[in-house]
Amino acid sequence: MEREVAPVAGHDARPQRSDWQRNHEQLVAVAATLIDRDGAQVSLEKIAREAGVGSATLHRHFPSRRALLEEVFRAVVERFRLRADELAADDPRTGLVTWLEELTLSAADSRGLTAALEAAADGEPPAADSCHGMVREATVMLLDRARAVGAVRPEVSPDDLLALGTAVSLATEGDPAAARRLLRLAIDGVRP
Amino acid sequence: MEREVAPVAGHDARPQRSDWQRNHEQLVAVAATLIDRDGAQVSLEKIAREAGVGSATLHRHFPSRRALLEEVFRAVVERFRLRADELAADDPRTGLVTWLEELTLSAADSRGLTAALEAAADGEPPAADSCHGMVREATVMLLDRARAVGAVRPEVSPDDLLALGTAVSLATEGDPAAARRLLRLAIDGVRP
DNA sequence: AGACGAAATGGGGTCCCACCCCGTTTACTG
DNA sequence: CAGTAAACGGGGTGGGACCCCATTTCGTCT
Repeated sequence: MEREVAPVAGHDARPQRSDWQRNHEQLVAVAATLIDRDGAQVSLEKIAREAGVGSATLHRHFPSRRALLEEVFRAVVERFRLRADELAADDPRTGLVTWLEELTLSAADSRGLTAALEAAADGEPPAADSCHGMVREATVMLLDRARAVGAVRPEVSPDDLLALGTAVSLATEGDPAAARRLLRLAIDGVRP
Repeated sequence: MEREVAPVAGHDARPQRSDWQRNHEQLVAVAATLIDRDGAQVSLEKIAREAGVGSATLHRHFPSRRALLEEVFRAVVERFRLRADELAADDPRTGLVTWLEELTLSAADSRGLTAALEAAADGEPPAADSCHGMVREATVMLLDRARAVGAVRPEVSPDDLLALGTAVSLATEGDPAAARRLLRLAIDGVRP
């Protein structure tokens, strides 16, 4: 799964040097480990040190913390995309709710996924290959289905749902039970 | 309103020296200004510098950033407490909703209030004189009234509502329109 | 008024971090 | 097997949190 790494060239150009790829993978792997152990605000210096590269190299590979998070969580997000396809076979209503819940719980406990998904805040056109972009597409798909059977209010947008998930996971980081409770509350509404 | 400052002694002891009080007030005032201008993560050094005291003094007065935020927002929170009393005269349902909305909007745009209210996360027994404690009490009161007339689901707790407000304001900092939209969504629920 | 002791201060120190410069090393290419 | 562009990394800069301790200031007691 990691042996074969596509060149990922900007749009053509020549592929990166082998040491570049090695360091890149090493950095992502170490970052994943440390984020899991120490949270998403581990110092970048520490990641570089642990990966055995200079801090300059890390900064050259990832211009911002978020760029690194994006790569670290790409695999997770990819699995979510597949999960969305599974859920599309379910009842549209429970499919959407399950999707939102799994997404939110995952974000609330792997501190950092939330940040990776939050890219929207930077006003970028949600690139289809970014974490945010991928999740957004899946949400659009599931929401459309739920809407078609009248399972959600018509004025609810995909971005509303994502914002809701983000909000809940931000507020309940590290407490899955609270995350689940809060999300259900928001889905059901405060009023009876 | 600031001339007369109560000693605020721990429980007895002698009152603080005048220079202590002067610096304390100065620090809170400067912090309020800078937080308003630069957001709640202004460097504490900057606040100390601007206030004309050494950074050691700031740290002696406020052992943590949150301790400083607590004092900065105490006045705001006090006004909210009064507002709660006004809203208690309203229809219980709209009273509660208005309360939550005003609280959330305020938190979402004065970056920092949210953090001051978040004290709950530290598992402290919510002291009645902390920002969190005061707001919580008001919420309990308004929620009880709304519950009495069946305007909210019985399983919704005051802490649920506060968590909801916190979540929304965290996720929509600096964007009041988004905060309002998201909160309304959560109150009404995703389903029709 | 004057002096004494406790309270409070702040300059400077330590440690850590993000980010960058530039001389050196390394991998590919012909 | 050279030549060259790509990539590297040690070390520098600037800043922030938090702390130590010699010094100043305040309040009090005579």
